Amino acid sequence: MPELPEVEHTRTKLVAWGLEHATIARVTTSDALIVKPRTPRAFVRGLEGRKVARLERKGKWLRLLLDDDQRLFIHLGMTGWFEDDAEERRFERVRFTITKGRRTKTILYTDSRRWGRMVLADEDVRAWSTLGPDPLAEGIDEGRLVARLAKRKKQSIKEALMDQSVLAGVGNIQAIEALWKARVDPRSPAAAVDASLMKRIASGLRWTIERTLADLAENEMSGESPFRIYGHKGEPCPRCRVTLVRFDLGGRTTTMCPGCQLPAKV
DNA sequence: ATTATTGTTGGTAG
DNA sequence: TCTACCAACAATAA
Repeated sequence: MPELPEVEHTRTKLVAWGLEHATIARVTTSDALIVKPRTPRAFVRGLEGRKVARLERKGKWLRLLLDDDQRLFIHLGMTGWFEDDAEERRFERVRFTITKGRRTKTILYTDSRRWGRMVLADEDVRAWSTLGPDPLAEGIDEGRLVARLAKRKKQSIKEALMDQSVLAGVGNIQAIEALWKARVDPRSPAAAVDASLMKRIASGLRWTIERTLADLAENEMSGESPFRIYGHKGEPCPRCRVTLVRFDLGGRTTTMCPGCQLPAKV
């Protein structure tokens, strides 16, 4: 379930389970797609016995710094999820046993669709080092963003927000919710968004990220959808009551309110 | 059977 | 190097 808020929530969970400063005693996997090195045995061998020095997040990626200077990069793909001390799960792909002093804990990774990745490397992978600023950790510099998007005359503002090198961690849902909050038509050309509009979008992003995070802390995915318009096509806009519509934009389904989300003009 | 899915990457072309 | 576009990846749930 991974956009920035879900991944941040995952990091919080992993920290709460004591992964930081713990020793990875045992790793079990047979999944040669998710794991890299592709040979599960090599992956396991590289991890077992290592101590986790630090657990970081940037955008939708997690980075574990290990005591031998290797790094484990984790991306949850579309359906990746961590649980602790759980029984064998239907879509279980990787299982870690960690120890800290006398305490032992099991952390398992499930991923039905198998788009998640766990990459063990001795330096930063491209996907990590090309990430733009993280809106939650580093804040949003509206002026820099406007300048960055000035040449994107064909690309929509929504696609631009989802470009991980522009902002790290914004995905389909957070982009939809933020643009609704900012009252901006997601199809507006990125280059047409000026500083004052970008301010509204930035505050929309902060708003949806904080809300989603708070909902995760409270409900851990159960309960009803915390989203205001994502997944609500055909229902009235919570703000202006006009019926919400859904369409394809750059290959991703997009929900918007045709009543109160206005196009940015060049 | 059909449709939709909260993501990234690698290729091509300009 | 940057922008733009597209197909591919895998496997489910409704």
